[in-house]
Amino acid sequence: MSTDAVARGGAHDHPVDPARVAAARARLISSDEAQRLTSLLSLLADPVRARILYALDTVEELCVGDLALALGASEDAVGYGLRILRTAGLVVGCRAGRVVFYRLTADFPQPLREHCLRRLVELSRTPPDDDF
Amino acid sequence: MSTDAVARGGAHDHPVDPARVAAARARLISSDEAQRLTSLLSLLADPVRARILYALDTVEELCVGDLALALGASEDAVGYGLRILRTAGLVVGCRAGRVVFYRLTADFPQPLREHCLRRLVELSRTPPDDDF
DNA sequence: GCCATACCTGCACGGGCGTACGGGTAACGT
DNA sequence: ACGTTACCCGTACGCCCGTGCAGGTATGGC
Repeated sequence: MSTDAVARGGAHDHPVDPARVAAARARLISSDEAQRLTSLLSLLADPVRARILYALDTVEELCVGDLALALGASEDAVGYGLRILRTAGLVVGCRAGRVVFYRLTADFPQPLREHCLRRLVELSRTPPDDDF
Repeated sequence: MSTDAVARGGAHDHPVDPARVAAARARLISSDEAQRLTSLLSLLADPVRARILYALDTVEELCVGDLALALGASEDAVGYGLRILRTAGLVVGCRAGRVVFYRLTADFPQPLREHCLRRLVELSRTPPDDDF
């Protein structure tokens, strides 16, 4: 009861392992940083968007209709996905006549491309057998 | 009209760039693979869960109350986050008296730990200035 | 000029996710 | 034994997200 409770009456003001708590606190990312990170990861955490990015990473450039065709998804879904990614600044579309070719932005976060798009895909190929 | 339409009447059955479409199709990950991948990424795409995993990666072991304390989050939120992660098989909790110490699973996907937890955090520290 | 195409926008609907709350169980202290 | 502590579970609520439909704009072909 010395420190005020965090929520729900009172968490427990006697840390069980104060050393670890302090250590975790010292090296932990802040809520803001976590917010930014997760909002970025959320962009990848959708089947359509993930496949869009993956496709654009492999073939450089693709227009909306062809993208929908390659993905086997509705043009609406792809259009929406592209809008999100475009708003986030991960892809850009340049108009060529009446078609719009999309590609990854020049300043696409390299770690994201390298680690998530290319490496993590391996995880999808070998089921992580989370549940047993 | 050769190929049947995907949705909404007819996307466009004249691919603008058939070569790229074929290439993308050949190397693209399937919907199922994407599903598995994104459901995994979704686990990271939440501030509480991301910070939980990050904390457990750094200090090895932590009980629920201390975790909530270190994160400055409500015990409910942490408890829910842990449940999700536990169900997914990313963390395990071993009971010691009336406290439950959580840690990352032994078979925690290494790419995930290495690339997302450790490398991607750098992205959160340097704002990706998506929008300009 | 006219019509079809390629894409975008706005709106409405359904579903799933995260949080807060109440209540429950097992363990420790006295 | 009794009360407290630490955690878990189930429920209810609110919110955001993704999809589909309808309509709009601009470009290219005839």
